[in-house]
Amino acid sequence: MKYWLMKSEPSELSIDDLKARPRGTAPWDGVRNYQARNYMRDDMKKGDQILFYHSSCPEPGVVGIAQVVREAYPDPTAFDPKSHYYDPKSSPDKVQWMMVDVKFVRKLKRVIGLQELKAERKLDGFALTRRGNRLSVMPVTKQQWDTVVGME
DNA sequence: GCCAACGTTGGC
DNA sequence: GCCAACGTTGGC
Repeated sequence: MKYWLMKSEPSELSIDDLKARPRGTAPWDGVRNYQARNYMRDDMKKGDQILFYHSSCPEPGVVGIAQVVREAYPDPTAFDPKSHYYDPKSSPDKVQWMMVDVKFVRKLKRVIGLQELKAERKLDGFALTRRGNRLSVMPVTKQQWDTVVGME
């Protein structure tokens, strides 16, 4: 089993939104970055654990835990001209973008803020806090996972 | 709204 | 293959 961190803007999909979905499950659509896609397509397996991170919001930080419940399949928003995530270079015949389904596990008792994560020495080298990192899907080591969850 | 940092595009 | 221009991300 692997560990991941996934970023979501709470105005798009917050941890509470995820919890409120039927079965607490949502497709992780809209990823349009090759590296993030490759992680989802090649490495994410059912049961993998996810740190759910809120970005572009008043209090950026890790807010909860989710897990992978369906492995990679084509992201239909790429084929939909009306979608904000439409990609004309993609088609059902030539799938470019894939997504996984994630399921709510639990909320953390509090938000582990970005500043706190940056200040934690045990998280030196953490992909999230590396300068200029913009990946929305990134791997987390077991040690990093334990450290973050341990800060709850 | 600003800006740093990065990815992508396209001319050559 | 290089690199400038442009678009996006995301914190502040």
